[in-house]
Amino acid sequence: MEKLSKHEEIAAGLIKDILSGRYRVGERLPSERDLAGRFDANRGSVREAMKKLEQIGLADVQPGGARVKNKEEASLEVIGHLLAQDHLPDESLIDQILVVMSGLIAIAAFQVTTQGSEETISELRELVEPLKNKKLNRESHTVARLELISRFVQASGNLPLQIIGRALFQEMAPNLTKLLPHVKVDPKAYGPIAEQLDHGLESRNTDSV
Amino acid sequence: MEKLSKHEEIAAGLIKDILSGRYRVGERLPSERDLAGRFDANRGSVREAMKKLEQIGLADVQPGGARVKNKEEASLEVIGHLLAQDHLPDESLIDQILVVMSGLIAIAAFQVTTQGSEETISELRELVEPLKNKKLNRESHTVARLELISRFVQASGNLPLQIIGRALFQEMAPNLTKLLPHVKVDPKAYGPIAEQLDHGLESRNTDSV
DNA sequence: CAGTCCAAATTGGTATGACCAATTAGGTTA
DNA sequence: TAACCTAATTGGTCATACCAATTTGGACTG
Repeated sequence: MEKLSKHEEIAAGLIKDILSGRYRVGERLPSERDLAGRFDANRGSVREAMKKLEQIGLADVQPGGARVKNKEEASLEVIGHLLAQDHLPDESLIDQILVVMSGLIAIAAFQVTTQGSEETISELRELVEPLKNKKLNRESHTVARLELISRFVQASGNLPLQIIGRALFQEMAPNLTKLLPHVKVDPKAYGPIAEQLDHGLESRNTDSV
Repeated sequence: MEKLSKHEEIAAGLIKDILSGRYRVGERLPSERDLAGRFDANRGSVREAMKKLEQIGLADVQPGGARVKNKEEASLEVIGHLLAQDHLPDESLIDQILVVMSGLIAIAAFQVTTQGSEETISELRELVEPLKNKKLNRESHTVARLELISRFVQASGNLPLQIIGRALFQEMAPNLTKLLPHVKVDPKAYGPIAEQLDHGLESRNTDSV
């Protein structure tokens, strides 16, 4: 664990408290002066932490006080913090992430097959190759598949997609172990899919991809 | 235009400069003390602005100096700032956004049809109804479709999806006028699609949705 | 007793000025 | 020329103060 600067430490503490439900939505957070005392820090540092909370979208800070907002109004960064919690507030969260991931690769695949250069296509096909191997264990197979998805997204040339994909991966990366048990893909059954993907890329057939 | 607080003003200025290419990727930004002088502000205020830049992902600030990062490593919020620029750096950006949006509704539709309650389904079907009307003009038809997408995403119960959708809509909202000309959907041809969507929801047929 | 209104306390926003630690830059030396 | 060391620069934190907006609580009014 790398050393956290003061304001990062404060922000982390507040985020944890909020996501664990210690403060309810709409409720007022302690004042900056209170928090400064509680965290044994200067008010300026607390302010920087609050700035981060506001930017993440977890709090709405204005003269009179800072109020907790809905998770739905936050940014993707909350996903990472939620995953980092000891106790997942919503057990289906991981499945939700996986659904979104599969959707993202669908978009990326569409963009790549319709607009990708020959070069990127052949690069991606190389990544598909190892996935045809049915003897990979679940973990390495999943990791390889995630890597493939990531490359697809980056190769899509679609900035919003790249940003979203990058953010999601960044949030998931530190919590891969929690995520693996939810993956239901069977490496053995994936062979034909990889074949189809490979051929689809070769012939630029959007449907089969 | 609402009044901006000092740090918001500074952040807006810096973001504009960065996205317009005034500072190249990897280049060092002026020091906080310099910026304080340039914007006639206190260093604390500049610091809060830098905190925002860092959070958006446009800059990497550490002792020694703050450096500009790649747009691809930023957060979705840059999309809004890019759209707000007078001169779009990438003309295809809007089309990219639309592609992602269509992908999002596909995911949302999947989640809703497989896990949505009867109540949410019937609510959504009510929103589909007006889209069957072929006589709507392009603008109102597009707005209605966006509203439908938004509702689908919110009804999906998928937190990451809700966050992404919400963020995208938020960034697009102030720039709808720039976006409309890129929409290629013909209201006349959309009738059958709306019908299919309606029936698909009724019978919970994922494919037709 | 309920509702309104006003003043005081609270809270965020900004400003000065200062010191530390990490990084960078420049000159020095091998 | 390259390695090295020192001094200047820069971000990180702190203490303090004042202003403006909001909130709060009690007095006043119906």
